[in-house]
This record gives sequence, C-alpha cells and structure tokens, in this order.
Amino acid sequence: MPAAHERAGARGPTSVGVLLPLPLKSAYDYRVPEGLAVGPGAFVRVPLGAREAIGVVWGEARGGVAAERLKDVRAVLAAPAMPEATRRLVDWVADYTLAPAGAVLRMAMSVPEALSPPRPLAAWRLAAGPAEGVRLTPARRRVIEALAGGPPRTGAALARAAGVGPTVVRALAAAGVLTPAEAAPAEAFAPPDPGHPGPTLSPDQAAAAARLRERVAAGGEAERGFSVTLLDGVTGAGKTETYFEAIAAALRRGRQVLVLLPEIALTAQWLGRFAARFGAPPVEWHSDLSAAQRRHAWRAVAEGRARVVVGARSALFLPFPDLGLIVVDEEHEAAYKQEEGVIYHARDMAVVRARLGAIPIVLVSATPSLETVVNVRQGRYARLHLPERHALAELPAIHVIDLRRGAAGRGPSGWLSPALKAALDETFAAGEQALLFLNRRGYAPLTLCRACGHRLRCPNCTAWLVEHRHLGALMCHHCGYRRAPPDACPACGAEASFVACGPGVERLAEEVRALWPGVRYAVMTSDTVAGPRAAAEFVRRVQAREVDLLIGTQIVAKGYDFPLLTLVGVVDADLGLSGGDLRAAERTYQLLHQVAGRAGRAERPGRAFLQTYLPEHPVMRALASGARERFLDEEAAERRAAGLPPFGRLAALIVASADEAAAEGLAQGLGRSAPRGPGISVLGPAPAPLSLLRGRHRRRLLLKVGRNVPVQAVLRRWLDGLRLPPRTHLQVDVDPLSFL
DNA sequence: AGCACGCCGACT
DNA sequence: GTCGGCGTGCTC
Repeated sequence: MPAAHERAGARGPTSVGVLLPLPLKSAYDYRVPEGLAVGPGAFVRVPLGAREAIGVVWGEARGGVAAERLKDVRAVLAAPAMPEATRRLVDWVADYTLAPAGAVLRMAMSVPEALSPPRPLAAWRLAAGPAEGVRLTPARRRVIEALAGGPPRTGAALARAAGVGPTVVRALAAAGVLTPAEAAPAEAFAPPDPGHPGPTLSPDQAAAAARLRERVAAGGEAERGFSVTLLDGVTGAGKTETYFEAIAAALRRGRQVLVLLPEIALTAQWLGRFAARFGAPPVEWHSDLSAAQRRHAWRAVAEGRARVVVGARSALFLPFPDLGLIVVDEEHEAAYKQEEGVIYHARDMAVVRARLGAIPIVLVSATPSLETVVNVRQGRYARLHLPERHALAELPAIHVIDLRRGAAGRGPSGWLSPALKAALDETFAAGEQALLFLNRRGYAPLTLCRACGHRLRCPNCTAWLVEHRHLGALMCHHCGYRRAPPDACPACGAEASFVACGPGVERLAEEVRALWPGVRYAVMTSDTVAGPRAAAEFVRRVQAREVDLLIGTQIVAKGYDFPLLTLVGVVDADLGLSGGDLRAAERTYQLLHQVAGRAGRAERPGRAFLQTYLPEHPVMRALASGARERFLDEEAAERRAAGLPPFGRLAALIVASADEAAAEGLAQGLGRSAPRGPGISVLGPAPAPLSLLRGRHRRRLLLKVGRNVPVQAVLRRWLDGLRLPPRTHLQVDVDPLSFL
C-alpha cells in the first residue's frame, strides 16, 4: 500500500522551524526526513546538542543555518497538534513581555508526559471458553456479570462494580475464568450538562445572561466574534450564576470554556455551585494537582474532552482546540500577575487569547480594576451591571472609626477601639458571628531590643523578622528564613530585652482571649489554612456555628461564604496605603470592600467598622458613602495627570545580583544608556522595594511612556546587544503592578 | 533548561 | 599525577 507521502505532490517540506521549550528567542531549523508528516503545531522529538528534546513545529524553516548542519526531526508524537490560537498566543506573549518565545512555550508544555498516549492499564476480560469445574458462588457470578459484554476492567474497578473483595477477582483469574487484557485508561470527565436544572435567575440576572448568550452566539465570527464584557455587581448580586448561563450557551454550541480564578478563590464552594448548575464538576487546573491529574487534564483539554476548565492563570496556556468562551472571575485580583519567569498578566493575556480565537470574554468583579473601568468608559469593553438583590443581601453599613480621637480611638492596652469592642459585645450577645480582619500574619511584624533599639531583620532580605508565637520562631515572609527567638540581643547582649511591636493576627487573638474569655475564635491565615481541605474545614466550622469570631488575613476576603456573619472589624484599614504604590488606593478599596462584603449575607443586615488614622482619605470616604464611581473618577484623574496607567505605560527593569557592586554597576550603565525622546522618561536606578531579596541585591529602573508609544520597541532598542556582566540578572516587567 | 568544555584544589 | 568543583556558553 503506497504511503500518503508517495503520492504526487504530497511531499512535505524538507525542513521546518521547531520551537523548543527552552529560553530561546526563536525556533531552530530541522530537516524533515522523507515520509514524516509534520504539520504546524505538531509535537516532535528532535536532537539538541548531546540530548533529545520535545518541541513544536512552529512554521517554515528560517534558513539561517546551512542545510548540511541541520539535524533530522526524529519523530512526531502521538498527541493532537498544538492549536493555532495557542501558538499565536505564545508568540504574542513573548513579543509583549520581551520573554524568549521558548520560555513562553514552556508554560504551554508544562506536562510533557501528556504528550505520549496514556499507557494501557492491566485489566481483565472473560476467558473465551467456559472454565470447567469452577464453583460459581454468588460473588463470583456478580464479577462475571459485571464484565459480561463490556470492556476489560482493572481488578480494582471490577471488584468495586461487583461489590466483592479483590480476592474474589484474583481467584477467578487463577481459575482461568478471567484472562489478562488491556483497558483504555479513558479517565472520563463527565460532561457538564447545560440543560441540568439550575437555580432560578432574578429578572436582572436573566437579562444580563441573555446579553452574554448573544455574545457567545457571535463567537467564532471573524468580525463580531471577539468581545469583552465586564460583569459588575456587589457580592451577593448573583454574578456567578449569571456567567454560568454564558457557559451553558457555549456548551450547547459544543464549544470549550475556560474559567480563570485567582488560585485562592478556587474553592469547594465555587465547585459546589458549578456542580449544582451543571450536574458535573469542571476540569480543574491549579498547583495542587498531582502529576497524574495534571496529565489527564492536559490531555483531556487537547483532545477536546474537557468541556469546562476552571483554573489559575496558567490554564490560559492549555491547548484548547475549540475554545468558545473565557471568563475571568475576580478580574481585579493582583494574583493574576505572574511575577517570576515570564512576567505577564493573565487577565490581559486572556483578552488577547479571546481576540485570537474571535470569541467572547467576560471579566467579572464587584470592584473592577481601573484599567477595566477606563476601557468600559472609553467604549472598548461592554458593561453589564447587576444591581443588589435587596431582599436577600444588602451591603453592610460601613462605619469609619477615627483612631486619632483619643477616647473614641484605640484603647490603652490593645488594638481594638471602644466602638469596635462595643459592636463585638453586641454581636456576641445576639449570638451572631463576627470577623476581625488584619492583614498581618504572625504575632508582631517587628521585634526590637528595649535596651539598644536593635531590630531583628532577615539576613537575606530587606525585611524585619516576624514573630510567630505559635511556632515559637521568627520568620521572614519573603524568603522563608526561620530562626528561634534569640535569648540575648545580638547587638548589645542585653538579655530578655525584646519587645514585640505592632499587631499581627496572633496578638489580636491574645487580646480577644483577654476581653472575651468565653468567645470561641479561629485564626485563618495562610499559616493555618494549608490547602483546600483545611479551608473547607474552617468554612464548615464557621457555618456550623462552632466559631463565634473569625480572625484572619486577606485569605478570609476571598471565595468563602459565611452566611451568619453580621459584623466585620477592620483593625488597620490604612495598612495597604503606605509605601507610595501607584495602585495602593485602588487595591485598598478593593480589599476593604471585599472584606466588608463578608458581613450580612443571608437575611441578616451586616455592619462593618474601619479603624483608621486617615478618615478623610478618599478610600475611606468612598467606602463609607458607597460612592464608588466618584472614587474611580478621582483615581482616574490623578493617574491621568501623572501620566500613569492606564493613561500612560510603564515598564520596570529589575537588576539583581548577589554582588551588590555588580548590581549597582549594571543599573548605572542602564541608566546612562536610557532612551530619550518625546513622551519617554526613565526613573532610577533606585534600590528596589526589597533592595535585598533572597540574598540578591536589586536595583530598579522605571520606563514611563505615553499611551501611544510602543513600549516594547523602546525597550528592545535599549536592551539589544546588552551584555550582562557575570552573575547579574535583568528582568523586564512590562506593565508592572507596583513600583517604588 | 541540560550538557559539555574549561580551568584550579584534595585524593587513590 | 587524576577526580571534580561549578562558571560559561551553546544547542538548528
């Protein structure tokens, strides 16, 4: 039989470009042996130096290397080719972030094991002939019935299906009734059913859902297919159920769906709501998956069997062959920004992915980012607003407590003001639950020597060591450095001279114990919530009213539903405002709004108290009055005046080296060669926010350009041909979230 | 990212 | 005299 390639005109190219998942800027050329069919996107095994690597056929050979030096493509892997949209996304992200294309490809090839077809499992089938002289007990009969007429099954699956122990199966095999076979390890993901009866939508939700369905219906059309819609509404307004209808519409059209969530918000509660709507779970993609789960999920996406994927930011690079809708929930979350390796913002790149696929994307938030709000105001994004459902969930009344005013402010001994203490008294007396929010882990953020003023700091970072009393240790929150509390001051030798400065959640718990000895409290931080299971247990205890008071860091603000909570106390509302970050006000507003929104769901009205030394700050005023639009107007005006995002563009260069002089030298050199021109300015070099991090000295330069200046071109001109001195590193962060 | 090639200290 | 430290550079 003649092979396909022998037919006239079917000869493929003699060489192709293959992109490898290594930090290489472009694809390498390889010769294609006679008879090997290599289409664009094919996963191939190629020789690389002394070893072999797996890469992706990226396009035509570039031809920069002499034909006789080209090595042969060794094999094409039995995996679906990487879809064109994914390949174009890789190129786009590389171009935008200035990362090597191969480094971006690596994110899209995070599971190389998934590129080989799954290994068949050892299984059993019925032997051909009837076995003579085998006693058929009821248990044995059930095993045979379970197997009759069906595919081979593994021993464990067979025993489970027949309701027998594994010994029964083994005995039947020994008797020759069962013979070995191979089972296809079709790790089936039950398809979510768009027709599954879900919760009834309010008229507002139904109207918004209808608009989203129109967007989904247009998906795939060249001109109208791409669209961005902000779905905006307070906690409890029903945003999730509304975008579930868009998902249902995409499923009805047979297309795949990607839902991005900040890792921390991918909770059992979200999964429960999904299953309630669709009768089956989505395919999950996050850092907690086992190697096998990861392999199954990746392969299921590539083969189109995964219909709905919910995942953290890296799910964006999964090889969806037929993506029809993207949802980015909590779109304002900073967790979407990847800060290491390839530095990218998953929300922004998700918009790019949607455009490349000509499909709709829905950005969801109760407190949308200023970027998104400005895009809405300028008409680039559509907005659907869900008003509150008054009967069910009202946003709590927000009270600002002015800590500057003596008696009304903070009490003499602790961190809780009389007003907040009184509110807690009332809440406990009424048998209701409260939350104290303090975004500081540990006992105290700073420990100093009473005798000489020496402060305990991390040897690897520009940071204080944080006392964790329940661990009996001092810890650095940046590098993980940990040590026992010293007996004597390392500076002056004074003994037992250390005092804790400032509050952490543990110290707050101490005050609570002293004030309300009978109150049952729980401390919820990333230290005490190790994983999804621990989180679910916390939620269960709170919902079962085994806890009166929850004390927590920002982990309590996201994703969990505490229906019986009626009081939220923010111990230090000003925490995020110091430091001069350009997004400090915006982020504080978002976080405190979200925390306050924890109070008063279900039928009970809630109250929130913000303890602050800055009661006149626009953030506090906006939270107290609910005037979100005015706050956004003020923020936008300030950013516009300063030429800051989204009205100007930023890129940060971070120079790092274990050798401080080397870091300084490179930073100075970059400062001297900095680009100049209309609409271009360079700030720095200056020590980075953590000028020493994990033992590396860091310097920072900030490129600031006008909205219409092509920032990548300016950066390339600046950095092209730059030779890094030994042991120095340079990171480029296009669109940095923070600076200073 | 691997892996080889390179040039300086403690071992059979 | 070698084995091996990881610093530097290349991989079509």
